[in-house]
Amino acid sequence: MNQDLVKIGELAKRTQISVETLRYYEKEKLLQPELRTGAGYRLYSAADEHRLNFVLHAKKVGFSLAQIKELLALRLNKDQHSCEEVKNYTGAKIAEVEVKIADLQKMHYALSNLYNACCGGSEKATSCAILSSLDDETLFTRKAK
Amino acid sequence: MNQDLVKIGELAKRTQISVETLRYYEKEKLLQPELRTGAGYRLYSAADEHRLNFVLHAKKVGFSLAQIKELLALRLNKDQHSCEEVKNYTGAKIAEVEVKIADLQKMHYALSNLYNACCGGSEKATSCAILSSLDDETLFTRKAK
DNA sequence: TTTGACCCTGAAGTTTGCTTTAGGGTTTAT
DNA sequence: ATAAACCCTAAAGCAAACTTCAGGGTCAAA
Repeated sequence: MNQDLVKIGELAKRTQISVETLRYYEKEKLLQPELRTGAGYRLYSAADEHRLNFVLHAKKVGFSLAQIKELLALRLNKDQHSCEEVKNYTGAKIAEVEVKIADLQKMHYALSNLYNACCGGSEKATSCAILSSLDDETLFTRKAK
Repeated sequence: MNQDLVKIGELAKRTQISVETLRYYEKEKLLQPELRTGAGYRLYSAADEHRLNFVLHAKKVGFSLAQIKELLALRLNKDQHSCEEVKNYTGAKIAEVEVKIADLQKMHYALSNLYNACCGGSEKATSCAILSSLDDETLFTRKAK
């Protein structure tokens, strides 16, 4: 009957987050459920679930809920005022994402160095720290922006 | 004389964070200054600055201070007990970093779509939202882990 | 028809990561 | 030798992102 709407407990189980967090996200206007039953139960659609997944992934890579809300609001629409505004904001976010990717790649490199230097067993380990593998390459050196 | 030690204000200026945050990181054992002057002034070395940059970058990509402390503690050392432990932890962190990178690449793709769909001027914008560019590809769909 | 597994709201509490406040010492230029 | 620009500690305060609590409704199965 109801195409594929799920109650809050089911969505929570699917996305591995708590029911309380879902209600909190609603209060914070990050995720409004598609509709409510007569009794007031929240019903979420597949689109709601996609939106939630976007939120969770964005959060994992360091965006705040406020930033995520802005990202979710991003839409080109002739009815909405400035296409130019959207283009500027999007361009800035793309740059931000690129910096994050570069940082993660450096961290990946450093961790791989450490991983490979390790015998895996319990003897003869080369003494090595994550920071020395970083320092060697002068990675993560912040130039005044 | 003192090779290249700097006081807290100078390090703060270089790394664009506040003096108070630096003192807070010390209290949290994320960054102990190389030494102190007779008067108790903190003096930071170049290695301290590298360590700090690592902290700041890791923070930017979504690691908590507690996780960063663990990462900084990572070192292979024959004196320390389990090389195997380090290898396991490092392997897990590498996987985590790879997931973050993949997430960011999807976000980059979505933002680029939005950016390109935009005329940049003030008319004729194709109606488009960040979520639709994501949904189209069914990106960010969380499979129960 | 009642019991157990769900769902609701509103408000208070918690943790993390800082920032601010209060009250001082130290250094350096004038 | 004094004022401006720095530095110190300890403790309180704050915003973000949840979590817990208190007190109730709803619904399907036994």
